[in-house]
Amino acid sequence: MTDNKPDTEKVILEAARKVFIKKGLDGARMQEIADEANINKALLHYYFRSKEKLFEIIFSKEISLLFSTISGAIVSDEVSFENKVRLIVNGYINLFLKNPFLPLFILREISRDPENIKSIFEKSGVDFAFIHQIAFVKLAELLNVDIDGARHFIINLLSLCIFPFAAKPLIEKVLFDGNEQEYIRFLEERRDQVADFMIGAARFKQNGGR
Amino acid sequence: MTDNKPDTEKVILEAARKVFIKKGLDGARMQEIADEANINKALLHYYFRSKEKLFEIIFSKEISLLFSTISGAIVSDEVSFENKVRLIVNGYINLFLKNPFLPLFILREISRDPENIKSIFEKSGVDFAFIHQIAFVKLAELLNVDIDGARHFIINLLSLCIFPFAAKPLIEKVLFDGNEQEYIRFLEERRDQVADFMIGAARFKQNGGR
DNA sequence: GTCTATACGGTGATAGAC
DNA sequence: GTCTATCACCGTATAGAC
Repeated sequence: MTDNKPDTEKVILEAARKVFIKKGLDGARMQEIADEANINKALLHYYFRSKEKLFEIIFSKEISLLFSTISGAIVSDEVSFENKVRLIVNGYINLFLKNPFLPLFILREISRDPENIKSIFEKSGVDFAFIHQIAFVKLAELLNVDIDGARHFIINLLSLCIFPFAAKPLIEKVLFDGNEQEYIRFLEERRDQVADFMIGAARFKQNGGR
Repeated sequence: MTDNKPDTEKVILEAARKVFIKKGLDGARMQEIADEANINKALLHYYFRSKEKLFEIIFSKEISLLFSTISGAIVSDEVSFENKVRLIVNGYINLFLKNPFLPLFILREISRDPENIKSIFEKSGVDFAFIHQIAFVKLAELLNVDIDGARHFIINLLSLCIFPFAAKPLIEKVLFDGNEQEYIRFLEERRDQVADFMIGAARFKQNGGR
């Protein structure tokens, strides 16, 4: 009763997610996904016509996951600016601690086919206009800076959360002598580090610098 | 006389660099490299036995380029801490403005084969022990922080320089409405932005925060 | 729905003429 | 050194039995 009803479709989707996120569209093999799901290649095509179709389902889901984290936090009223920042940072770092390959996956695949961003976003239910106009303008107001200032802020915030995971193998090797546990410990500690850093920078700016 | 002596080997290397950096090892096609170099596939194999051999040459060269930028700046005496930071930030952002696909290329390929980092580094002439011990300890001294503090600092610095290029297509679309010129203008302005940001943060820390 | 067997196209690599 | 032609393999996708 515990291992019953395997629900092939879900098993395939989980296997595909795992393989695609780690290897990307180009690097992934249908055979590997089939093995991961303990089925054969033919079944993959039975459920999801083609490799690309399967990929798009995974990709748009993950995109949607990423954007809900940030837009939800920015818009939520009744939350102080400081706590918004902590919400976003914690949300992302927690998410990436669970899915270390996710950041690079998104960056890699968007770069592979940049033209498709808009259509992928629509498929994921991410509201483009909303992000660009509502959430973003709101951020600028909160920070009391111009549009470029808000851009710098959000890019800085994302950089500090995402890059340490996108470069995980490199940083782990160079700065942590290959010790993964040490790096994970460091990344957990980093949640507060980054939030403090960004909040401090915002205050610094609002006080006119220096 | 101006277009003479094409020097096939160099032409191939330039073409391979262009294609590999944009598409990665998995995404690149030997045919595409041949087309880019205006020769045929057979000649690629004549000069460089295999796709992987050709790739490794390109990859290790780019790795070496990246590390020389940072380690050179950190070690150079007679340069104030503040100017070291500006050297690094300017070095990287200038490099990436010229090679926008370079950051993602490095991240992607290291993630594809993390075990190879050490051997690639040796091939590139990057001195591993040097980075880890000399340059890094020196940084901690300069900042007057512990080892984790130095790690955060260097990771923050790299994040702010590298991520905006690794995520270029996404940021360009979402925050700049697809206008590449606007984003490039923003990135040029960002050289001082990032340097000021990091220097400010270091001072803030040294003054005990708050 | 799930399997095995196979078709089909593309890609890295080689053979051999010039 | 450079080319054309071709091989050998691998990966996606389909056919067809059960």
